[in-house]
Amino acid sequence: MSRYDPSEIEPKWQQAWDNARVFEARRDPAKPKYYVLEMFPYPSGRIHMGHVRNYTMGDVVARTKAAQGYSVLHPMGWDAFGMPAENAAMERGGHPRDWTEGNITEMKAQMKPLGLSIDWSRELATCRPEYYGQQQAMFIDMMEKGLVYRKAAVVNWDPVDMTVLANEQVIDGRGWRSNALVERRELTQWFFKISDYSGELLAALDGLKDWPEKVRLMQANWIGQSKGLQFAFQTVGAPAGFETLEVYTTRPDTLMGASFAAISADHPLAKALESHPDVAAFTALCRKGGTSALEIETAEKIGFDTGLRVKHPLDPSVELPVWIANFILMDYGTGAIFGCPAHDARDFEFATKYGLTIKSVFVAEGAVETPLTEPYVPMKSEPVHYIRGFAGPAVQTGEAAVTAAIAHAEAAGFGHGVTNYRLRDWGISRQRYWGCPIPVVHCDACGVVAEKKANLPVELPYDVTFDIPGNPLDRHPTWRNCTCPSCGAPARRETDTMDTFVDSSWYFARFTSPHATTPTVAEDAAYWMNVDQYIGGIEHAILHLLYSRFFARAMHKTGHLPAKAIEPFNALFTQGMVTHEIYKTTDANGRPVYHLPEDIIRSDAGATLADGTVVEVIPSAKMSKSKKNVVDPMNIISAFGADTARWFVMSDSPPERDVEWTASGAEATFKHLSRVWALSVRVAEMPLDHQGEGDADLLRATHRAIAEVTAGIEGFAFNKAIAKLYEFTNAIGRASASTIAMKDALRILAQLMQPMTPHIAEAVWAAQGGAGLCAQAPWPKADPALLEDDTVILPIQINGKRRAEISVPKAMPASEVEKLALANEDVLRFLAGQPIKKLIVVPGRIINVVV
RNA sequence: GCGGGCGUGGCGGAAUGGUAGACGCGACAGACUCAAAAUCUGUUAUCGCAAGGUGUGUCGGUUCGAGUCCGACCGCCCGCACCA
Repeated sequence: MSRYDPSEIEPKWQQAWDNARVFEARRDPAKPKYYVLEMFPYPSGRIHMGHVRNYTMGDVVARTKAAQGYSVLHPMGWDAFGMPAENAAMERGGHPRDWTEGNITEMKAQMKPLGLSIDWSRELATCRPEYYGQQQAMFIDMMEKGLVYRKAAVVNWDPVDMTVLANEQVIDGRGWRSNALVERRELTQWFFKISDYSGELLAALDGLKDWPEKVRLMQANWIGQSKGLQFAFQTVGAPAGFETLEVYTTRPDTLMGASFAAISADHPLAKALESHPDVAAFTALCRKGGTSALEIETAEKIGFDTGLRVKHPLDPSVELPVWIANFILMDYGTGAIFGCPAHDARDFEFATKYGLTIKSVFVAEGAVETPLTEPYVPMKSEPVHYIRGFAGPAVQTGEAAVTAAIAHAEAAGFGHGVTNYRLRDWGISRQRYWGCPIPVVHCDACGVVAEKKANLPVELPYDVTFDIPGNPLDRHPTWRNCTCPSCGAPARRETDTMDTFVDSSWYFARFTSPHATTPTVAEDAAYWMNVDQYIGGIEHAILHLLYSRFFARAMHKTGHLPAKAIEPFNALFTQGMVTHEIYKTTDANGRPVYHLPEDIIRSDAGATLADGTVVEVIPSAKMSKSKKNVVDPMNIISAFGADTARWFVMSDSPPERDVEWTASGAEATFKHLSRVWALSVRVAEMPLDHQGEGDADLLRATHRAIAEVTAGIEGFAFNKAIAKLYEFTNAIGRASASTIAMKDALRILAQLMQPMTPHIAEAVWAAQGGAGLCAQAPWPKADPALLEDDTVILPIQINGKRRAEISVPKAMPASEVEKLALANEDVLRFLAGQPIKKLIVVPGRIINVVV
């Protein structure tokens, strides 16, 4: 044994784990199971530090649980469909499949050196027929259960990627991937009926105790439940079939303030009126409106008075005008509203612009009615005085008034309470090649027919080209032409493929039986589900996690998952990013120029380039190629080893927060591991019969370390666990104990380090005479008797300020402690004879004297 | 606008309502060296020679005791946003 050389020990121990097949997950009825999963990566071709941090966290959990006696499932796969593969094919030629498979090979080769405890025999890639064929089978099952439908819909069209985006994929009016301004188009699309589960997906959030509160809130807001009244206006002068107009409101208590009704430009009534050219022109104008955040925010409210009237439900002698307005959404509520300008900011703006009546329904308690210059919209929980109420007492909260108004409407028979959700159905059609084909066939005689399961998978044809924009499947005659599974006549395949979020909505279930010829296998799913600990980025707080929750329910309904798995992730942890400083200079034209970390010379004065140019240092930002602040894990592994990379990304910052990668931090980690190595070498060379007087102290330090490191890992406080490992290492280094005791302590140190730095742990374990593999050694248990010292040091406060301390036996009764404290000379000096008003003794913690 | 989170040394961060700053980085000093690197030892919130004082964004409150709990404010970050 000589110097710490990761390049020598890391491959060696990885080989040893492989040979012993340590990480293969096996169903073992004798053991409790534990399923650890990190969000699977997109095979971009390169791993980055974020991956290292994400997978190391999962690995720490997996290795700890395995040592604690669990049967652990810790798999890895590839979220392999999606646009980058097609973009690469378009830009560089080649084929998406070859590009993707090549990237998978490369990335796997980069992940292997990290020494993760992954069961690679379960590896899957969503782009392989073995996987997506099962997805198609489930799609057909979902069709049968009424969870899939087709409809013409106004969709978000990404003009750059030439595809449809889900609402969730439109961020600030731009495509989430292309960043192009999204347009509105009407297309026939495939949808999953996630809205059937709105209420359940919302209600079940309460049960997800081990999810971050933040994620639950984000999902709750996204589902967006509202309770209100739906009722019908009687229309006056409307075309046949529109004798009534259904509207929805969450503020039925303001009905007496109604001054107009408004419908969406996409409302059937608006379409019926389009025979009039002015109406047609106006609705066309509304539809043209962009969906970018900027446009929406600055969009002026525009309206068109149809000339129609509706009768007020509480007073048929009052008639309200019906307007078409651009701010009414067709796919929320009924696509029609009544406007109460006095108590709604949008309605106020609209009424002001078009000179409509503004009539108060309520005023603040004790106030009198005055003409409004702005809408009065108090919190619903605030009591107000109803001057034009029609249900409940004159003074009540908005909430109470809404409830009373709904009850009144139901009793009077003109409306009923309705719960609405913001969540829309999930549009999954994509006009792309590199995705899972939707397994249906269009037949002139039979219509839209599901492909026979026997004919699955509907495989993507390999012979396609990407020289023209659009979907290559559309122009592939031999693939597209097929026979109808129902009547056998010539028919055409559906050429839309599925949103890649479908692929990632069930991979966690597939890992339980990744090579089965059905989507899942009942016994495997029953044994391994649920995921006990899921780890990934906060950026998936809504989309991926909500879709997965829906899919788990759909899989249960179609018989592919047990009832217990409808909430598939028992615990969720969202980890922070790995960040790095950005080094910037400015070119002659004032444009920013970014520099690689290795080109920077840091000194006390700041940062410069090799030629002395002063560089601006922008602190801690997400690693990005364009900012040149990316640190390649492969460079770190070759310079310092995987253990250093793993240890560093887990140290310093709490795992949910961002961690800044610094060169000095990485070096410091390497130095620490080298010290552990040197310590192990030193102890290995000690004569076996060497005695020392520090054995008892070292044993105490050891058991404290076991308790604290275990608590740190189990509480997802890896940074604290690492801090305790530093302390423990220093304690061993300083100890003057017998060789036997030193070896014992080092073996425990190896075990406690093993989840973070598995390779050096194995080496130390072996050097100190550990039996078998450290990775398979049972996790050490702390002896409670060794965690407490016999004597404790108690600080003494006088009036809350620390003035002295005494050392007392732990078991000393409070009355004895009081006497000792009051006899302490520092205490006497500070008391200076003042009478004691109160004396507080918190056993084992503190003494406070109040004068 | 609505919802949520966070403010602690030069830096990352510790702290079941009980000694604020664990652990690490950086810095400084010393040892070793012809010298440097590496390594090792020590110091390192702040004012003060000391005794002691002051310190967790600001102001107030609860408490024997507040970084922690409560209220108001300031600042930063995140999510949603014409959802009736």
